[in-house]
Amino acid sequence: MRVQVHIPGFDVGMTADSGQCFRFYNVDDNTHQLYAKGRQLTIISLGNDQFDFDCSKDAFNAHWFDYFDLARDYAVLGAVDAGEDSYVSKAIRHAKGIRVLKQEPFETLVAFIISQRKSIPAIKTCMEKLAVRFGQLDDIGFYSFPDAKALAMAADEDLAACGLGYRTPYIKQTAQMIARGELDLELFASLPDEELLQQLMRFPGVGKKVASCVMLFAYQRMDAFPVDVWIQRVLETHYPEGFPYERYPGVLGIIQQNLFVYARHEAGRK
DNA sequence: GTCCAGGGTAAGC
DNA sequence: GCTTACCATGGA
Repeated sequence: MRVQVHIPGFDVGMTADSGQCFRFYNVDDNTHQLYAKGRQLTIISLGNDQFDFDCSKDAFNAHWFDYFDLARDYAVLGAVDAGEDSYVSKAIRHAKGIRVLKQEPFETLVAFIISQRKSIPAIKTCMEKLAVRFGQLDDIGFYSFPDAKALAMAADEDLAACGLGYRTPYIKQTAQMIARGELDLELFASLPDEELLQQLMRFPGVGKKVASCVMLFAYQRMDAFPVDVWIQRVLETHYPEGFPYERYPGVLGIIQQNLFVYARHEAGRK
């Protein structure tokens, strides 16, 4: 089954490669494969903002509409008044086409606990190894990402074999807290931003940066502004007097993502 | 071989 | 409150 969708300005490849998700692959220039929400999706970019999703209309409405944040008009970014803020303007222009995904909270939490002091390719390797070792294999040969129970009862050596290094106990304990019902990621969705931040930081290995990434990439908190080494560099180099956060309410997180991709692009890292 | 990666923690002030 | 040493691994 296939669904053809019109998504203005959407760039699948740039989104897949933007460092917010880690099981979204380039097959060729116009074909991308995504593994998320316990299923596989192939997207073909047809040109003229048309996209072919290999799923049913029901599946599209139930899963992928929200996942790709399709209710939001990203054209508003082009109309953002950046004033004298030329670096943000350039970042928005360059990273046009990226959408901020609404990913699964548990998978996103695990991914960004792993992300500390790791490169994006290394994170992808870890996530794939976790899926193959602890996920469920479906009839078309694809592994889902494991749930909290599966990781909670995993042996430390099996987790470590996925390349987690010193983060192994972070992942194990986080999975156990969730499997036990000590903290409920579903309930987190109703919390206001500041409270959500505090709750996420109760997990071991989660500080402000990782929590901000989970807020932005799983809970659609568009004012979250994760500061990693790249954003830190941008702030030091281009905003020595301070970043004008108040100028971008409601789209701050999207702008952060654009800055991240643009800064890496400028440095020759795609 | 060297350097760095979407940082967090605990110990020390 | 604020610095600092240390953390395990893989990709470039």
